[in-house]
Amino acid sequence: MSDRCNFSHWLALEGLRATPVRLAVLEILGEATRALRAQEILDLIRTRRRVNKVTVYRILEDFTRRSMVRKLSLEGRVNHFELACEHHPPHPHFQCQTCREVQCLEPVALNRMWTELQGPVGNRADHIDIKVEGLCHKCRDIS
Amino acid sequence: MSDRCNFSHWLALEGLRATPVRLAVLEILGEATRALRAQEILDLIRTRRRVNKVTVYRILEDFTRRSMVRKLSLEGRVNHFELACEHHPPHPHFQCQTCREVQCLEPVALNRMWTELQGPVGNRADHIDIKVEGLCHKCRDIS
DNA sequence: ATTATACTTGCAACTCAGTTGATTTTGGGA
DNA sequence: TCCCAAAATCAACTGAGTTGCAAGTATAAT
Ligand SMILES: [Mn+2]
Ligand SMILES: [Mn+2]
Ligand SMILES: [Zn+2]
Ligand SMILES: [Zn+2]
Repeated sequence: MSDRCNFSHWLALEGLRATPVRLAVLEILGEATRALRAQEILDLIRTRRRVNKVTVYRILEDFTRRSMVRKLSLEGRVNHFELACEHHPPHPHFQCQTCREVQCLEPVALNRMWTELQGPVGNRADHIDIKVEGLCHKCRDIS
Repeated sequence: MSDRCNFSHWLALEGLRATPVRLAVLEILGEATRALRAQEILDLIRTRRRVNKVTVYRILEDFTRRSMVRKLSLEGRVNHFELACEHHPPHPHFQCQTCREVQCLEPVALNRMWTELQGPVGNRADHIDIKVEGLCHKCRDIS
């Protein structure tokens, strides 16, 4: 992830300038151990520099279109974002129904599920999203 | 689903009055062949009677808390709802990335994946949500 | 070096699904 | 019939995300 990815180089490959805000977004996502909401990313950037929320939303949208980050629709109306570099392959997520925290799980072999999950003949499946809901170990200890 | 479920009886079991709006929500979801957005449910009820959107949102929220319907966070900021009666077991969904239409897929055996999907030791997994994204057969024919 | 151009950021106003609190209506029981 | 809790309504609000446009900044052209 962050140690192994050269973000400036990655942006150049995508034909994007390595601006401070873009680099900050990638660095924050690279250091994160879980998917972050746009507001969290915004808050983290603002510990370093002044930035408008629209800029961050536009950068995240742009990165998502380019498949540089994945946008996760885990619940309700708030999206989560995570790095989609080569060192961060797609994986399932766990969300605690009590504290709403999101954990990244290990990638699992999905090939065997692929064909039976296409649905009606003619559908082309591009991506499988798996979300597990339950009670995380921390909340379990409390109750 | 709708033919086999007695909605008035179901509401009574939950200690809820069988009001026209509640029955309309259940009937509409029972007749639907895909998960519906709150706005779609609202529009369908309004072909029959006058109703306020808050009523529908509160009914859907209540039904979700009682596990009478499932709320799906398929994308962005709009939730989808589907009946969670005994004849409508949990199942994966397919969403077309072009037309955004949602299809319900057949339930698949998940027991095998259950344990490896719990994540860190101590987590308790209650539910697995699977969403497949891709291009539906209708959009595929067009392009 | 200066200008032109495209890219990037900022600002304000907006959208819209969903929520809140207060008020009014309804319907089954005393 | 009257009462009261449950249910529905209304207006106003929330907040994540979006839009249009102006202003700033880096890169390319002259
Ligand atoms: Mn993740
Ligand atoms: Mn479904
Ligand atoms: Zn938790
Ligand atoms: Zn389609």
